[in-house]
Amino acid sequence: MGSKICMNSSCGTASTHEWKKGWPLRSGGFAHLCYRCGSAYEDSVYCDTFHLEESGWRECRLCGKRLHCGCIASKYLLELLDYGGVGCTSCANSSRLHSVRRIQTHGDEIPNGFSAMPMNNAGSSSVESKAVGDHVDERTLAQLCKIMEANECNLLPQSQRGDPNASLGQHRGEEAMCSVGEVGAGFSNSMQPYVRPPNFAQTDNARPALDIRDIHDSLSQPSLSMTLGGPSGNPNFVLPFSSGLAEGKEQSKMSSSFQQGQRSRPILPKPSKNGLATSSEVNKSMVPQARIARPPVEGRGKNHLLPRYWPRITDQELQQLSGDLKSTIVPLFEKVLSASDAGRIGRLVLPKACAEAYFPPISQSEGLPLRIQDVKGKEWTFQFRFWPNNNSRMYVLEGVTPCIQSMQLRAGDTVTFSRIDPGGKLVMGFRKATNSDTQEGQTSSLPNGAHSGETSNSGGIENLSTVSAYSGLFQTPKAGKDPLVNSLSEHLSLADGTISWGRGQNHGDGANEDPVQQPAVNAEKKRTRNIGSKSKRLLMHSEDALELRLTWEEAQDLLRPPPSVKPSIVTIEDHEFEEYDEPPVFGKRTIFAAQPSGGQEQWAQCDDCSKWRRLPVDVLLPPKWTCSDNVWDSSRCSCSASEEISPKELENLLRVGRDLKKRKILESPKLATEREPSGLDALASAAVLGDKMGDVGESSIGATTKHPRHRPGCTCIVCIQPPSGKGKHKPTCTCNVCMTVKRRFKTLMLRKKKRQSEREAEISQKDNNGHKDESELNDTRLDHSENEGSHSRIQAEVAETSTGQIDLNCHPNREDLQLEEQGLNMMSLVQAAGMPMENYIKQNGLPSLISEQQGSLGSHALSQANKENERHLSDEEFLASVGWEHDNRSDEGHKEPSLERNGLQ
DNA sequence: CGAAAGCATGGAG
DNA sequence: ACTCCATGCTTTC
Repeated sequence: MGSKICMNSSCGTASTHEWKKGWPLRSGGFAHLCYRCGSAYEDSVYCDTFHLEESGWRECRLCGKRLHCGCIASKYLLELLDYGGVGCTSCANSSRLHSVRRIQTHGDEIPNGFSAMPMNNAGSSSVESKAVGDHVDERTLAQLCKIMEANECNLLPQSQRGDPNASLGQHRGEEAMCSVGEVGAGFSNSMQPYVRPPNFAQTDNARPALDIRDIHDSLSQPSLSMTLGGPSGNPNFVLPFSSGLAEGKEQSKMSSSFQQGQRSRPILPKPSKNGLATSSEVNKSMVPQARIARPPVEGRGKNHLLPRYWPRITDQELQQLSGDLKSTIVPLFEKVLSASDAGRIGRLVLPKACAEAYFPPISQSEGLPLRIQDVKGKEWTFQFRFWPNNNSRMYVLEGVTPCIQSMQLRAGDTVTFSRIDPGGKLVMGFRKATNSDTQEGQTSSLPNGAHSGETSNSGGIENLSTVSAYSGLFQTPKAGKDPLVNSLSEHLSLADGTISWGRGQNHGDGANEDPVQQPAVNAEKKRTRNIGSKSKRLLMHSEDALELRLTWEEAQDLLRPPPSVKPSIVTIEDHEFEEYDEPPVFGKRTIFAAQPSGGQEQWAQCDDCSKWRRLPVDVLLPPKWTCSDNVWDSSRCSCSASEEISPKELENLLRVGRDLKKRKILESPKLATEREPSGLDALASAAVLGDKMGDVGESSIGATTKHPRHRPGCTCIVCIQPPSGKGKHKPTCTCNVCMTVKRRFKTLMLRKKKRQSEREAEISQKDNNGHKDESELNDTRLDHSENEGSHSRIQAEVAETSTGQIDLNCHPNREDLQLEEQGLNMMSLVQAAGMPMENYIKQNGLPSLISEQQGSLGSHALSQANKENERHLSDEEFLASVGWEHDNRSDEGHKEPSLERNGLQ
């Protein structure tokens, strides 16, 4: 049997439903009423052209073209032909359409009190009349009336049609007449909640609300209807049914891809009894489905909606819903809540095109009250209005705060607007932003027992929350069109770029000019645009994003240089790059700790028994590692062997990792919002870390995490340098480190010379500046014997070196701020290390510190200040800083251990 | 004075 | 150049 087709071009419903029995016909029998739009036919309208499967798929019997009934692209399959037939747009077959006749308007068939209603149908009949007679049982009558009323204005019995102006005010007369289903129906100026009349027949001045549940109570099968067009009884408001999707290549393309996508998508599990899948069901069996933005159904206006507002409900969610609701859910549009949308003002800015396409037309700025149900079935009344704006309009929904709060939505979450057909009732769903704090509550927040004890209004809506649940759970990072997901993806890639690879270099250059960092800032700015671009707007620096960043960074931590492969180090403009012929490999994460004897050791956890095993410091483990792989300790190469480390020691060991992560989280906002940490920041971090590490003695974590690939065995220029106090390089040493250092030194000297000559040239031109420059030259040499290492002193000195001038205000907007932070960090560093600043300065010397950091700790980005400072270092200082023999320093060779030591003392 | 309402502004596409 | 829209600012209540 073919499906039944409504040939009302504004409806086009195809289903397997039994249609409603209508009024008696003079020719005998009863009218057959489309269950959805109420269009009347003399006979059932069967169409054998298409086979309608239970699953909702529809297949052309001739060409095999398949579409889902709920698919808005069904227009491409089903075409209402002028002569009243239905054809497949693919093969143009229409021959098997049963010949039917829409009921003509015959005066004696129109029950008293009903007015004839012209249809825009291109079919055989031009005028449709929904008539009610004594022969029709009351229930059918009521449903019919509801359906008709819901779909077409002015179709109420005149005796029962109240004066809209009386309740809505004169200036809203237009809108008041534009009741389509629940849209605009029953509103009053005072925004009193709409009270559905208990009985249609008793209604005097209020219009009966279309109740989806009522309709479907009498329907034995789920609706598999297809919407092709909307009723057009009211010239001012045409429901945005799809009709005319054939226009435009873009939509055609979307349709095509949509079909393909459907074929390959996994089928969702059947929801549990109440129509909701439990979270475990969802988690277990739901395969993430691509969240494809649906081309919107067509509403008023010719403007295409921006894709960002396209509803992204998946087809299966839609299918599920349609089945659950026994009606057709028509996703209209969605919007990511901005800060102001979710704020206390309670105004939700509606995309103009969406508002004009899917909401009732309003001519007055005051607009009209709009009743929208939320996912919990609660009905809200918002004021739908607009503000004049630049010869245009700005549409808003006012009074949304309670609803937003009810749904626990925040900026960044998405609200969805859908329509339930038949009836055109607006429904507001939502989708939580991925990984938002309340994400876990998504499923649990779903109403339980959706159908129990609720009013009839709630049934379908609660199922709509299924959409939300699914939608939330279906969020995948690949949902490329989701702004937030995109933002996270961006974040991810940024983390990759700025943290990992940026840090991976031994020498950064100017934090403020970091070419990697800069795009990060831009992208960050761009990313936040979605929910606010101004400073006071809510930033999306959620902890989740930070967590993601860190997690990615941690992932970088697992990247190891390919085994037995030494990088070639290339220096490009003083930036040294490790180059590997092979990509890095993933390794098991281990913890490095210091042995009591002074050396280092590595600890790894067995993947099977979770015991920790001590390993040589220089081994790299595969991602999966068990005790049986412990070839280094025959006594502990089995999971049965006891753990070597005591619980207390283990706790200390693990705490290092926790502290590290904690510290990263604390650092991250600064990373994200300002810049990569300067050398001093990193130094401070190292000091803090070192303080923590004091619990377990010297750990290599501080020496390895700044550059994730610096692991024992790493042969980069940093790691091959000797640790503190050991193995100083002779001036004649020609090792890689020394050669690099010499090369750098040479470059620095050249720069210095050049700079000096430039300065001299300036001096010759500007006599007045001569003295200043001279003093600058002197001042920029830091006197290590000086015990004036106060905070301000440090700032001043660094500032001088950063700008080449004494004036601290020379770069008020940049360096000063930065330096102030550096100074603060220095303070925190010293405090954390429990070491007097003056001793600190005395022992290490600021220039040395700075230059050391640009070598490794501040490996990703060297601040401009540091860079400049480097230029002013004396030869001796520079040599000292990089580890050549120098009297008062014993740890210059390897920077990180040096820092560790500083921090730990 | 605070909240709400209405309008203006400016960034982004 | 234009439109959209997020949100700030001003006015009104």
